[in-house]
Amino acid sequence: MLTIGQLAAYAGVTVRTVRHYHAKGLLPEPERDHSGYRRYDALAVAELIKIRTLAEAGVPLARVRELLAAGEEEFAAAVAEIDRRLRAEIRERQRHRERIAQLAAGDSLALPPEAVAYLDRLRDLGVPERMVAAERDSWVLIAAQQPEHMPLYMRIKDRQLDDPVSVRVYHELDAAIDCEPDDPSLVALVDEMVRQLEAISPEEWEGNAEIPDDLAELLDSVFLDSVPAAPRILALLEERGWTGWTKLEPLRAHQPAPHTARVASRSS
Amino acid sequence: MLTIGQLAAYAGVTVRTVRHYHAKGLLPEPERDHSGYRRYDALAVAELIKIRTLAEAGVPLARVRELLAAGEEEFAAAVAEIDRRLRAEIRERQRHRERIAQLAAGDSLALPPEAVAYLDRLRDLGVPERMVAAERDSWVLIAAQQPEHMPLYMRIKDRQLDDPVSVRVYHELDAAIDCEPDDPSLVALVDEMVRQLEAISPEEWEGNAEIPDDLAELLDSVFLDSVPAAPRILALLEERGWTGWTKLEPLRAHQPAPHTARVASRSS
DNA sequence: GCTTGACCCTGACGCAGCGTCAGGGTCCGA
DNA sequence: TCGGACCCTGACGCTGCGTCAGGGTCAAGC
Repeated sequence: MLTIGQLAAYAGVTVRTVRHYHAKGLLPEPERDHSGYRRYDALAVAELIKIRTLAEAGVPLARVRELLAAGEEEFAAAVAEIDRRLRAEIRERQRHRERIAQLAAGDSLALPPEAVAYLDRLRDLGVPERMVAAERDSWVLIAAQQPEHMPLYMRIKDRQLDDPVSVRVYHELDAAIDCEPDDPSLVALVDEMVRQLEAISPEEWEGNAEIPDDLAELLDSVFLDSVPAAPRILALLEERGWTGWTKLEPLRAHQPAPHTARVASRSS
Repeated sequence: MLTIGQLAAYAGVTVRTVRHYHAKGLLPEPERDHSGYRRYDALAVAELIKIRTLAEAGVPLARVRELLAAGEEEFAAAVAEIDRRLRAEIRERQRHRERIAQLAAGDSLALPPEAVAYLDRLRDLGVPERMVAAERDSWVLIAAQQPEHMPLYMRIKDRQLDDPVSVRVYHELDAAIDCEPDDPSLVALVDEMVRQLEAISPEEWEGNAEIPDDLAELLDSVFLDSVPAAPRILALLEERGWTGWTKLEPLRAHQPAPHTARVASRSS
């Protein structure tokens, strides 16, 4: 006959753990000796090891209790389920390894150097600081979610700046931030944007890694919340066959377009 | 500017989580607007994602706080450490997968069929139930720790029973359980045992998977605790050049022996 | 102007799976 | 008979949030 300490030692757990399992009804309370000590037989060791095997595999104790009482069939199904979970957890850790490796590799700043250079160039081109800050915030969000795509995005944006017309759009957008939704100058602004969009050749967008829809949605909502004229701008764009903002794309009905989405100049 | 809900959505966490990080000092409390709502900038998103990346990799929040304040060097060292832990956890899950697979494969009884058959044969040979029960308990412990070695152990034990002398030892051991330590019949018993041990050819033990030392130690201590004459028996065995009980082996000085340990007939 | 629903606020308790006292009693060897 | 290693119960502590409770706020629609 074993004491609780011996039982625990056999199974490689602490005495506290054994008592916890009694309290939770996982392991039946054994007989007591004349002075109230618990006394176990060898079968208790087998039971305890079985419980630990499940618990260490991450099965919640409440579930372990169910499984101990379950039939062979349910048990086998549960084991299959546990195995699935373990495999999923392994894959998860592997992803986490990659993620923290990226964390260490990046200088752990909010923006990669290309993005900083791009924002500096905006300032040099006379784009108002308010617009630059808005751009920065958007790119911070994108960089946080997709650091690996930033170099591509920045190459695209940088080339956009080679066209003086796009720079003018920034200034107009800046002015538009304070516009009432019915301001007539918005029409001219949107016309300009559309002209630019249509000038982009599909080849230029080859390999454009798409911004995920949910991210685009969030960025759009920031734009909508912070710029009073935003709904009007989007409406005018739709009239001209373009939908969305972060991820501007041609309306299908209007003009059959390449499948790739387009990264627009952004502001929030 | 973002509300707490938007911030949480960007980073893929709950609002509660963000507040928790404020309370724990992981994320600085931002400005409040006129009605007391928290207002965040985009940099907070980057910070929050960094925190989540670490937390999801299993870093305790208190440690995350340290790392956020740490220099590049310490951070890199910590990341290496985290990576080691993740790899260890992956290996751990792989072991757990094997363990639960065994759990499902075994009929989840305390003893495999070979062991049950062996115990039944003991009964058939007239070994007293008390001895059979003691044997069973020992094998339950061994089976719990080393299910994969049970077939081998049982083959060995089964062959032992082919020799009528070993059966007699069981009866004598049964009598010995109640003996006082100075009972003279113990001497004859031990002599018999030694004769048997020396009759075992080394080849018979080829591939004998060793019982781990700690398990043997525990089994020995059960024997010592439950049989008053145990210390005397062990002493007599040592006089004759054998040490241990669960894992009986020749004393080196006395007789240079094969390296393989020997599984003795056991009782507790 | 009023309601409705979706937000926001603080504070506090709940959960798993034990670790860790606290404040006792027990057992065993020297 | 003493000391140290066990055993007992009961209760609080820890992490990382989930989940009320009991409020205020804001925008939209009627």
